Amino acid sequence: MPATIRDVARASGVHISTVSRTFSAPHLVNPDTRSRVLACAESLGYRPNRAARALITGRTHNMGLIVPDISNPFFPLLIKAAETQARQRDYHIFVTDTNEDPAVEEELVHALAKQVDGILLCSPRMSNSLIEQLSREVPLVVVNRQVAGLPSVVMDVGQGARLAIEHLVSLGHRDLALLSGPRGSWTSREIRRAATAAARAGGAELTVLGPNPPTERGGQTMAEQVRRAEVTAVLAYNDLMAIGLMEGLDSLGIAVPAEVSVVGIDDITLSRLTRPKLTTVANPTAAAGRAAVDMLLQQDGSWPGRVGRGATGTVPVDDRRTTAQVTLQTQLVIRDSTGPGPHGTADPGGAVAPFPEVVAS
Amino acid sequence: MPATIRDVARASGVHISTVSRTFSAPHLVNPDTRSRVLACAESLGYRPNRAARALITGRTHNMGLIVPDISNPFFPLLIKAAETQARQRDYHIFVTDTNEDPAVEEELVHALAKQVDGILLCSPRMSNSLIEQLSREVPLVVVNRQVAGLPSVVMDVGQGARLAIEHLVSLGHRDLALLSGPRGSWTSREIRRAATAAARAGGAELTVLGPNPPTERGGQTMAEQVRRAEVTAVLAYNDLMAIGLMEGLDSLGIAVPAEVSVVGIDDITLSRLTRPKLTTVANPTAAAGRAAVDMLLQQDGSWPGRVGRGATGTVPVDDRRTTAQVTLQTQLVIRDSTGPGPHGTADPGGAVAPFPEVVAS
DNA sequence: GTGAAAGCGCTAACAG
DNA sequence: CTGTTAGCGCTTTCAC
Repeated sequence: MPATIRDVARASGVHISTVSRTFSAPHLVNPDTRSRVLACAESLGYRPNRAARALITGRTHNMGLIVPDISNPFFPLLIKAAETQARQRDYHIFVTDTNEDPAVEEELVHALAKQVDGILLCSPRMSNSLIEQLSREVPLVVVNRQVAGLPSVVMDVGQGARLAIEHLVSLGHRDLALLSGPRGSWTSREIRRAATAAARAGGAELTVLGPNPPTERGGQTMAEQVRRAEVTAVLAYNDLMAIGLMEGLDSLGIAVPAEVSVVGIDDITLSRLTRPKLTTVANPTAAAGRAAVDMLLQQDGSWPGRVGRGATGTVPVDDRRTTAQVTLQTQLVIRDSTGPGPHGTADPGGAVAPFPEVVAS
Repeated sequence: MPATIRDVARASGVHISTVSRTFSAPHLVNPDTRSRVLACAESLGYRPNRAARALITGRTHNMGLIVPDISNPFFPLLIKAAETQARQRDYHIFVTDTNEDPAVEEELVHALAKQVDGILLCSPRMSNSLIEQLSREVPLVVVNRQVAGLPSVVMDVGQGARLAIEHLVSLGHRDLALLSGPRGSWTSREIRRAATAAARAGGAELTVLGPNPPTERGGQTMAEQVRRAEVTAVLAYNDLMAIGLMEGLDSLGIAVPAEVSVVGIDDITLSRLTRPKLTTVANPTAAAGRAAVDMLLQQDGSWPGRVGRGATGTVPVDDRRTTAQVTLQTQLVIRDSTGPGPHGTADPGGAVAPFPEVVAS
């Protein structure tokens, strides 16, 4: 049987409240008593029961992380970084996978609400209004999208898309295609907006093909349409689609990058391993995971929790939470899937600096 | 403020214990009362607080999943499957990454022990004795290794290695190498044992090269040694290493499979995407995740928990837990990284059946 | 600096 | 079938 606070109290000859203080407010207890208690606790293998503590403090020291698909290679690094960061802050993370189903996402927020101090939500599909509503039930940090009034962490995919298009234009491409992502995805919209603008600025034509599922298969099946579009370069919503597209082009006998250049977004591990190696926009997913955790913890300070005995908890009507929106820089990684286009080429150039992390607003 | 059981009781004019029963033992409450309570609960948005419930029942409805490295592509599918299965059983999973550090693993078991009903432990490095000791603190299911007396889920990598070696021998290879995995890994040991036996049975020579880190880099740096060993075929501890090896051989100007055949183990998504596509032994990782969850839940039945009011909790001295060891079948997937060897070739053959799940003992 | 007492939200004997 | 009562393990006023 696991030792309880009472066992420790008995063993060290003090009242349980003293033991409690020893762990939750050590400075309030006499150093001698403290060390005695600590010694007893140690020898009994005592660890405070966080669930019991949470019941009264209102802080569980847990958080939730909801992602649409763990097996999408974009996520593991984010999860890993978030988990590591959280653990350093003495938090544990419930990781949940929703299979891209918004209904499951909503249900999960409800289900987790009571057991966590907040949730990191990667939900490209859910409506803004639903997210806002859910955020009244439990602190939320949205990842990979922005929702007015809520803290969020996004990668600057707009900038990334612009870099990619500029790269292609500078290589002499004028007929470009964009394989867009899922309908309603914030990221996809941003990419499209930025890519369109960059293409116009560069005097190039951009055909948008999609929406598409954000998978390898989603890219593969688009090869035929890419051929028909008669473009010489393609930017894909993510690496998985870009890689699928390369596969598809390959079976059509179209050479990459000789006939068509391909650029992805994300820089998943896989993108270094394909032939040709994929040129892509690197997303700082690990940094995003860390940032999301820290933003949640920061927000947590201003959340009610429980307030002593009376606990006539009124939620802060005035929504004065720190509601920062973090934007992380992306970076173009030029590999082998992009080459000169029909309209002459300039030096692609572009020294690559390490990720600066930029906070906006 | 989230509604509590008391709010519901007040609203529906019954005692809180009736509300409690409505949720935890519906059959004990009058259908009319029940539906009234349910209606009130619904309209108040009431959800039972699991932490509070756990305090008294001893069941948290949470479980832990400890893996060495989430970003190793072997794990995401396992995590995803485990999470999905757990959620179907109304459980949530704490996912933790230990960065391959056994000290962290041990600490995590302690830290999670109180907040979960059990832990799925993927810890190739931890000692058996430590695992046994930890299993007295919290129910454990070990994954990818076997520990006497503990429930475990393993893939039949021995069988897999045998299939791989037989495949290579049948292709006419006689000089084989095995890139072994991390020192002390149960899986690596199994593979080595089975591969050695299969090579002997096939009249082939097997050189063991390693131990190696289970990463792409681990394989890449072995290319030189593979060349020196003058073998015509290599089996790698996992796909990541196999892929790294192919990279390494490529930079050495050694053609795969023309000069050297390469076989991996795992069948991660990536292995279909390299050139040449990797021949590999498919591991049913998703099935493993599901099986592990179910075994934990099954074991949980026989674990003490809390026992009514008195709760003079004595642990079952007699260790009569169901301690099944599940072994899941593997399957050879022949792609393009293996070809004829110098000693003539037979038809590789091998119809591929869907994974049967086999329970041993 | 420490003990006493109340109670977080809930469940589980036990009466009735 | 439902109400009463006694806590689960812990924190937090409030006295002393």
